[in-house]
Amino acid sequence: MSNLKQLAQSLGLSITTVSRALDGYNDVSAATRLRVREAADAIGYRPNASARRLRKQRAELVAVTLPSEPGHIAPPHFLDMLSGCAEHLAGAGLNLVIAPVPHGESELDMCRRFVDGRRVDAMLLVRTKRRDERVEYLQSRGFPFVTNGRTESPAPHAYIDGDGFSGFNRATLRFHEAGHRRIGHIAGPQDYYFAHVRRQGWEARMRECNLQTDLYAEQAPTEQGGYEAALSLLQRADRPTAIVCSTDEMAIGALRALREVEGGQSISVVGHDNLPMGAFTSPPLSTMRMIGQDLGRRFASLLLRAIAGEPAEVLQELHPVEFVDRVSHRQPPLAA
Amino acid sequence: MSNLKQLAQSLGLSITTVSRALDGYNDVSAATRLRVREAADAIGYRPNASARRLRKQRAELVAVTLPSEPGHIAPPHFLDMLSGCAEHLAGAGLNLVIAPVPHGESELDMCRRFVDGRRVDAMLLVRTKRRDERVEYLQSRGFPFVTNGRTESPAPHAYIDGDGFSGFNRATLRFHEAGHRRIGHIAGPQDYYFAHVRRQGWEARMRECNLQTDLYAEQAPTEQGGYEAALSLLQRADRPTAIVCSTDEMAIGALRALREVEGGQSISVVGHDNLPMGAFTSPPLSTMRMIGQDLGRRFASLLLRAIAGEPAEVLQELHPVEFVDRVSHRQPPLAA
DNA sequence: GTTGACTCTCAAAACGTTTTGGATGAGGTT
DNA sequence: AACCTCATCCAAAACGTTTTGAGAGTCAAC
Repeated sequence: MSNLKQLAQSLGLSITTVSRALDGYNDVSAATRLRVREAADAIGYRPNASARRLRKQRAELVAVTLPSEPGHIAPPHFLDMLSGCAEHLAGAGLNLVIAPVPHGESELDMCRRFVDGRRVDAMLLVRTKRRDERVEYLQSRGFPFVTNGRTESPAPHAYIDGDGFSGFNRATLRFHEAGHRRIGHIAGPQDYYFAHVRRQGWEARMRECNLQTDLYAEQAPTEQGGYEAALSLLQRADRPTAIVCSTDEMAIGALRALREVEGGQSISVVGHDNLPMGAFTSPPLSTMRMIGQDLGRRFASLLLRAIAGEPAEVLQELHPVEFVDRVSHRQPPLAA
Repeated sequence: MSNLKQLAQSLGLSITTVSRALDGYNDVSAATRLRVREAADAIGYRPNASARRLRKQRAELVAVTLPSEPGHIAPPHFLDMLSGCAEHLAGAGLNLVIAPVPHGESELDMCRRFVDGRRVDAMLLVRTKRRDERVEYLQSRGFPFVTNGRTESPAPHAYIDGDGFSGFNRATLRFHEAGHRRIGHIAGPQDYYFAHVRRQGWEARMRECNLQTDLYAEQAPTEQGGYEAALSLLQRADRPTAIVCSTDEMAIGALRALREVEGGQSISVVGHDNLPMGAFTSPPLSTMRMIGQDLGRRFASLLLRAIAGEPAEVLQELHPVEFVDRVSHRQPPLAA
C-alpha cells in the first residue's frame, strides 16, 4: 500500500533521500535520517521486495530440492536442518524455498527453471548421485550451489557430507573384533554417492580381513527395500551373523525380516542416520550418525559464501561419523 | 543473461510482440508466434522472475511458518505435507518458502515482514492458538492465509483441521466401554487450539459418564512434558487406569514414565498424530489421526482459492479423526 | 473514394526500488 | 572576488517484464 514515493511526498523529500536515509547512508543529515525513519516506522513502511530484487539483481531466495521418491533424506532431523538453514539465511535477507520435483519433471529441469528464470541466488541439493546431472549443469552455468553429499564430479563443488566410508569401515571392524566372520551388507542404489561410499567402507574392511565380500544385497533405500534385502541374505546357506545396513530405514526393514524368519533377533544389525524411531525399535537400533551440530547454520553459511563467490575448494566439509551404541549390534557371532 | 530485449532484437521484433507471443496471445500471428517460441527455446529464455513479479504485483510466493519451539507440528508427515503443498503450488507458478521464526522475533513480526514487504501472496500458519495474533493481524490486513488448525477468532478464516473434539470424545468413550472409570488426560498448553479442543473432547465425555475430570495434567507438548505429566498422575492415590494423551510425543513420554514407575505397562495409553515411531514403541502406541489424503494438495488448493479472493467461509475443512488400533490402549481397567 | 472491421505490430508507461552523477548552498581559503 | 571543500539533497536512469493504447496495413462493403 505504502511506497517510497508516498513516504517521500508526505515528508517533502525526494525518493532518493528517503531511500538513502532508510539504508543508513551518511550523505543524508542525521536530523533528516531520524525524521525519515520515524515516519517510516509510523506507517510501517517496508520496501517492496520484488522491486528491490529487480533493481539489485538478486532474488533473495535459495531453493532446496526435495526428492519426490521416498526413502533416505540423509540427516536425522531433516526438517530441523532446513529450519535452521532458513533461519540463518533469513538473517542475511534470504528466504529458503522448498522445491519438490514436480510430477513428470526431472530434477534437472527443475534446476533449470530456477536458474534460468533467476528465481534464486543459489541452490541446495540433497541426495547426490555419483554422477549428478544437476551438479554438472550448475557447474556449467557457474551458478552457486551447495550439496548435501559428495559426487564424483571432476570439478570441485561445495558440499557437506559425512565420512560414510570410515563409518562403515569401522562398524565392520567392530563386528570383526566381536568375532563375526560373515558380515553382510544391505546397500542402497549404487548410483547414490552415499550408498556407494558406505558399501566401499564395508568392502574395504572385509578385504582387509580376508573375508568374503559377496554377502551383499542391494535394494531401494526404504524399509521395504531393507526387508527384502535381509530376506535374500537370510535364505543363503552362509547367512551372515551380522549385517551393516546403508540406512536406518533399511535396517528397520531388516529387523522386521529377522523377526519374521527367526521369530526373534539372532543377527546383529547396525544402520546409519540415527533416525529418532531407531531408539524405539526392538531391539533398539544401533546406528551411526554424522557428527556436527547446527547443520542448518553450516549449510546457510556455505550457501552465503558460495553466493559471495568463494571458490568451491574452501567450501567443503567432511564430517566424521560416530557409532550410536544401542542394542541391535550385540548378538554374538555364533547365534545364527 | 538473456532477456526479452536481446531476444526481440535478434528476431527483429519489438519487445511487446515477443512477450505476447510467448504468453500465447492471439493478437500475434501464428507464424510469428512459432518463430518466437523456437528462438526462445533455442537460447533457453525464461522471463526474469523478479521483473515479472514487480510488474504483475504478485510475489509468486507463499510462506509457511515453522514454529521454533519443539514439539507437535500436527500432521504425521509434516515434511511430506509441505512437499506436496509446494508441488501443487508450483503447478500454479507459486513457490513455497519456509519461514522459521528467527531468534528474538515474534511470529507476528515475521508475518509483518512478509506481508508489509509484499514478499508473499499468502501465508500458511501452523500450530494455531485459540487467540492467535497472527490470524488477527492477517485478518485486519485482509491478507490471504490458511491455517492448519482452528482458532477462536470471531471472524471466519480458512483452515484445515482434524476434529479433535470428537476424536478424544470417542477415545474416552472407548475406554469407558472397556470398563475404565478413572480415565486421565495429559494435555498440551491450553492456549493452543488443538490442545484445548482435545481436552474438551475428553472432558465432555467424562462429564457425560459422571466421571471425575480432575485426572488431568498439563505440560509442554513434548516427550519430556508427557513424561512429567504421567509421573504426576501416577503418584496420585486415585491414579488413572487409562490415559488419553494430547499428542503422540506426550504419549511416548508417558509410556517411558510407566516403564520406570511400574516396570512395565499396566495402564492404557492412547496418543494422537500417528507418528511413524509410534509403531515401534513398546507396547506399540495406539493413536488417532486425521483422515484425509494428500493433505498438501488440499492446503495448496485452499491457498490458491484464498489468493483468488474466495471468502473464508467456503475455505474451511474439518476432517474426521480415526482411531489407530495398536496395543497400548488394551490394558484392562483393573490392572492399575 | 471513403468507411469500417480486422489483423498484426509496436512505442511507451508502469511496477517500486537502488544507484549514478550531479546540483545547491554554506563556509572557509587564497 | 574567485576558488575549493563539504554537507546535504535530488532528478533521472536502470533493472526486465506486462499491459495499454494506438498505428499501419489489408480487405471488403458501401
